[in-house]
Amino acid sequence: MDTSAPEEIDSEKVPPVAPFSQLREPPTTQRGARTRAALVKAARKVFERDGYLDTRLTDITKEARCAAGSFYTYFSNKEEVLAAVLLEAQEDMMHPGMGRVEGADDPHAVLEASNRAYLAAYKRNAKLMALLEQVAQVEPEFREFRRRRGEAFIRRNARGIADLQARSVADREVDPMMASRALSGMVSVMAYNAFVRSEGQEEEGTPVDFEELVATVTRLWANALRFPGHR
Amino acid sequence: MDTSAPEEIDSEKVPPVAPFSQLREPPTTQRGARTRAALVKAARKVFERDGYLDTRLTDITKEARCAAGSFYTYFSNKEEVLAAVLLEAQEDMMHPGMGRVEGADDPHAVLEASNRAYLAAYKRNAKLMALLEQVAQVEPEFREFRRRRGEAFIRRNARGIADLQARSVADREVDPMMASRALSGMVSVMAYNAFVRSEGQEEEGTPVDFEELVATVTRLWANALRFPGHR
Amino acid sequence: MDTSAPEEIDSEKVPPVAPFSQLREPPTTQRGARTRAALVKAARKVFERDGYLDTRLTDITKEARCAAGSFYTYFSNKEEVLAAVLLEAQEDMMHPGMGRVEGADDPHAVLEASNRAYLAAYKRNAKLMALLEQVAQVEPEFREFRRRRGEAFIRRNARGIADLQARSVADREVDPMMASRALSGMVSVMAYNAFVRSEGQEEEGTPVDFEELVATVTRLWANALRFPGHR
Amino acid sequence: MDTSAPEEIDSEKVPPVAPFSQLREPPTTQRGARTRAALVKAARKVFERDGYLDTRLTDITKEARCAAGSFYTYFSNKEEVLAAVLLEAQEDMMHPGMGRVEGADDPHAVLEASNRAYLAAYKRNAKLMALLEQVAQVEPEFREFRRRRGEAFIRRNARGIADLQARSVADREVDPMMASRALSGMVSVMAYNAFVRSEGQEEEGTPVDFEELVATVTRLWANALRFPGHR
DNA sequence: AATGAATGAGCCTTCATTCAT
DNA sequence: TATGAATGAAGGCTCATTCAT
Repeated sequence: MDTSAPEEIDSEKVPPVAPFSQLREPPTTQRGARTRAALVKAARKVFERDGYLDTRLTDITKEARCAAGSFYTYFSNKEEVLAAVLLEAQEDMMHPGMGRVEGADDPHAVLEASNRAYLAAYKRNAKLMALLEQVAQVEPEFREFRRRRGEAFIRRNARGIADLQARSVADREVDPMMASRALSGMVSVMAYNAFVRSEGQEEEGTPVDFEELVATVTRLWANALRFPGHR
Repeated sequence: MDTSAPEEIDSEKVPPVAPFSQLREPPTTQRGARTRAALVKAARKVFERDGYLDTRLTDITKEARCAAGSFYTYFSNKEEVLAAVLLEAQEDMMHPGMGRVEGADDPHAVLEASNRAYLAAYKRNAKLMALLEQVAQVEPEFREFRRRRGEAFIRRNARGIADLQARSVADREVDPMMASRALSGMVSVMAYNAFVRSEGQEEEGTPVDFEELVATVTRLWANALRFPGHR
Repeated sequence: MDTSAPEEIDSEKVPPVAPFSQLREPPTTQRGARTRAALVKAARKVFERDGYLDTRLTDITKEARCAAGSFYTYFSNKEEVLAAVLLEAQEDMMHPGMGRVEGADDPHAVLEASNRAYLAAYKRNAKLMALLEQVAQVEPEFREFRRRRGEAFIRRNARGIADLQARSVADREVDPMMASRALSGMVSVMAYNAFVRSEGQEEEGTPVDFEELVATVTRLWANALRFPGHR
Repeated sequence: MDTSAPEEIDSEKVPPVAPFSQLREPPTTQRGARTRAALVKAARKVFERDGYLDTRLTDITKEARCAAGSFYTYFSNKEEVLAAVLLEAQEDMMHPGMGRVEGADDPHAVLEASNRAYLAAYKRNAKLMALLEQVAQVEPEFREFRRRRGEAFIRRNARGIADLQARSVADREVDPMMASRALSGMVSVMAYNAFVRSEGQEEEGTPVDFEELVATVTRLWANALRFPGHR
């Protein structure tokens, strides 16, 4: 489960998570680059469709329309392609890309914008997030990756909380890191439930209204920290 | 990730989750019962030690000191033993066993007791919870099991929230189910991070103080619902 | 190339060479013993026919009329079956079984009997010796095995030489070990050339007369050590 | 194992062994010649380092700093490069280059010079000899090459022995060819053990004194043929 | 000629499941 | 019921060789 959390403040970008070690050297020719790209694209597609564990390497090469052996020109195993897939997607996953907020000094408005951006990014990359959750249960390397990604969000939000505490906008009784872990976790669980769990389970009765989701987590978060002024 | 949540009120027990379909009927002879029990016990041990995926059936039979073939007398595959393991453990996992609370009419006290009971149960069964998280990523049958277990907690907590809203103790703006999902999720994420993720990572610097954990989630939960009166 | 050498004195048996570590445990049932034996027998046949390197494990299981997977019940790889094959054959390879010699106090007679026994054993196990030579070039484990086997013969012969030197029957100028290495090597090369190299090469003109071989190496050996009295 | 043997008389050169069939014709351009030479040099280095079997063609091209495909411009497979390697080295391996011997009419002096030259050449080319032994176990073409090389030495030594027999310097009872096979083999085994087997086994206690080696084989050889007069 | 990516046959190994005893 | 050997499908990986540029 992803425990990352929404951005508190848009100017503070979440730093990119440490990349995986590249064992195979990158292709030198254009043709090589094309094949490698095809493999990564195919891998993402197949992983998202069949799951990491059920994916055989030949499924990937078949999807990429190349020979089984070609795979090993660029990757030494399934883990490595997945690392490449995640690396490519990392940008969008880490930088929800929240725009300038109207009234950036209104903590509630900032918080809401941050949550909306986070949830939207989660929704956009839902299949990949599902994949990451699965892999994290199986491969320690990716468990660590997930952890680092979560920590990046948590720390950023903790800084936001500490800042609001300093300005007496937020409850000073709670430890910023603990509170961030809890609230960031709360948002990420909601995202997971809304965008990952519900997917594929068409029979699910309540498809979750995106705006209601944003509103609820924002209100609970604001309340939890005792933001002043309630409408 | 488990999204179940703490009990709000101890008198309302979480109903046991629908059991798995039993393909094999229970053994008739005493000897059979003994063997079956040994297999279930061994399975739990091996699953918790090696993880569901890395466990081979022979690992289980070896641990149970019986022949590989004997396994099929009682179960038709790995899923089925796991179902048996979970069934046996379900009681403790579902009924945190919160005692009578002093001042049961103080919402904050009740909430804290509930959270403490939930977290304590999670900690007690941490390895099994970890296992459940792993399996849920792999076997749809157990994904469903996890979902139902979570829903049971969420619904119970939602009833508690609705009750407090009716008594004007809790913020009436939020939908009880949505709020319960968010807050129950918050607690379960914290539990997972504290008792599952930290395990095995001996180098982990902060082993998480149990009481601090209880205090934090309780305070955030109370704040989020705008319980009146702060100490 | 095998550098073992003929026995000097029949009463001194060459000690069996240290066996290989048995990784898989031996079969407990009769059926298991039968299958294992079939595999070892098949392995020897296929190894001798196709050579170690060209033998695929499925060739062995096919020859033994069992499934590919069964191989792994008894051995973990090709090396291990070969070890089993050699272990079974070791007795005959190490104990040429030279009978009582008429006039055991005649050094020349003893030497001749020893050489005859060694060469006869080599001839009997020619295909296996060929196999050992091949494997020794490829697998360090068996290179060591070959070395130990050779050393056993060399040391025994060195003792014989030293003994004759003490009795002034043999040239005292040479170092017993050096001389044994050289002469034992001489005999083993002759054996290799006669029984291994010539095999399979039907076109070979001179099939080598066994008795002439015995006579020649014996005479050269006796001369080299300056045994007294020449016919 | 190489059974070639020392030269008896330096004036009689061992004739070069029949070359391998050259499938590819030699390169026409200068650039081509350079690449080919680089490949042969690299092949020798890699073969000697890793052994014939463990060498992949790309190891060779990598060492030669050229592309994998270029290999096939000059050779059609691994065997062919090896043939080229051996061809280049043959000169030194076949012509130990024994200088004029003082007192060329003293059989013992001539024999000793011959043995010294042979052993020195073996030592110089030890890695290549090791390689040849390995390949001979695997590729019939090179088994034949080794045989022919050995035969060349054996025949030359047989002529020397026959000559000494005619002059009544050597024991007339033994067949010159048989004796040559045995004694030449004796020397080559000693060379193999001293220069090939001991290599790589750093722990080897006795590094073999070169002069002692020469002295011993010479003495045994002389004795075996009953050269007259002992010091 | 040179390059280096692409190809795919081939072999090893695992392990859930069956079955004869 | 218990046993444990037998089965064989499945998939990973290597590397000699080809081929487009």
